[in-house]
Amino acid sequence: MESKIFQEFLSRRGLKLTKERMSVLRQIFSIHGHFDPEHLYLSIRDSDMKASRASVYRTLNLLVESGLVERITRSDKGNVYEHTYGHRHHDHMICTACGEVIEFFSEHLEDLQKMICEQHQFAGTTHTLEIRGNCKACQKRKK
Amino acid sequence: MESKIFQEFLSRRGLKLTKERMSVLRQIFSIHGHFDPEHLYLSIRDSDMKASRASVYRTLNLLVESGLVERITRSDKGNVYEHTYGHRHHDHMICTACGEVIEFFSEHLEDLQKMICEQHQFAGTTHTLEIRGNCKACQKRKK
DNA sequence: TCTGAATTGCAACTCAATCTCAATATCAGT
DNA sequence: ACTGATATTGAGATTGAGTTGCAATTCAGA
Ligand SMILES: [Mn+2]
Ligand SMILES: [Mn+2]
Ligand SMILES: [Zn+2]
Ligand SMILES: [Zn+2]
Repeated sequence: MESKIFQEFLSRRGLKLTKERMSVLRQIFSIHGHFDPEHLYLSIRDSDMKASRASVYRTLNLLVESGLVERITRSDKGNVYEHTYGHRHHDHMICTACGEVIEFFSEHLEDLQKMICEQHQFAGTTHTLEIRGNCKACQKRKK
Repeated sequence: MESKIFQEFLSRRGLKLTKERMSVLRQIFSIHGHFDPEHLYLSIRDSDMKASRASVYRTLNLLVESGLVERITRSDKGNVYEHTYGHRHHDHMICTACGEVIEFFSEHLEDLQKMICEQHQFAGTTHTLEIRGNCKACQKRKK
């Protein structure tokens, strides 16, 4: 599972799976859904497995590099992440009125992107598709 | 053209098209391609049409709201923009090795996104699709 | 020309994220 | 178990893009 993968990723770079890194990994994979670094840090601080803010940020970057975690959004107010291991890839719709996030997946969309990459002889590895607009509830509320 | 549109956008909000705002608008539409706020500011400072850094940022936000300019990317090192008026909408592939940006457009992709929005009863207005990977040149260089 | 609202530039401020660095932990070789 | 080389940590300092407060200035309309 995820700690094994992280372990291997780290040793391949001459790094160690310390208890602080383990804390971050654990916490992230216990969270259902999206999270930001500050809340992640606070939830770790308030648990029994401690890690400093610096270590949380450092580990988060390592996890992104390892592919276990993805950065979903970068906003003025900071970044939002989610763990991807164990989840099917998906993209996001974000309501600019209430902030709601809708997750969606389309095989067709993925295939199409692959084709477009081929056309441009581009070796795509990851992508982020973010559709902004208004959710159903906010559409009604505006009328 | 663009100044007319901006003009109308501003007056609709009780704002004025001042010479500082005009400077920013002019400079942006004289740039071919992507730009960041700091370079925009510097190029304005070094031209004959002056505007402070604060005004540049403030105007940039107004231009985004008006739809004449889009924010393409938000990175650690700051945001990147491009003007959209006069250009067909397109998305971006970004080479994580050399930073090259490839612009592309697919009618099919756009249609598909519309369909997906409908399925989720989401009123999409804008989207950002960013495909990361390696450009042709960097693929060769790595071998 | 008078008046109120909008605008400007500067500097102070915000705040997520990174960095510095001394203390500490880890591990391989002896 | 001792030793040196390397990796890691946490606390606080620092960075830097972007925002904001505010006094002076511009502007449009009466
Ligand atoms: Mn998600
Ligand atoms: Mn572009
Ligand atoms: Zn909403
Ligand atoms: Zn490249």
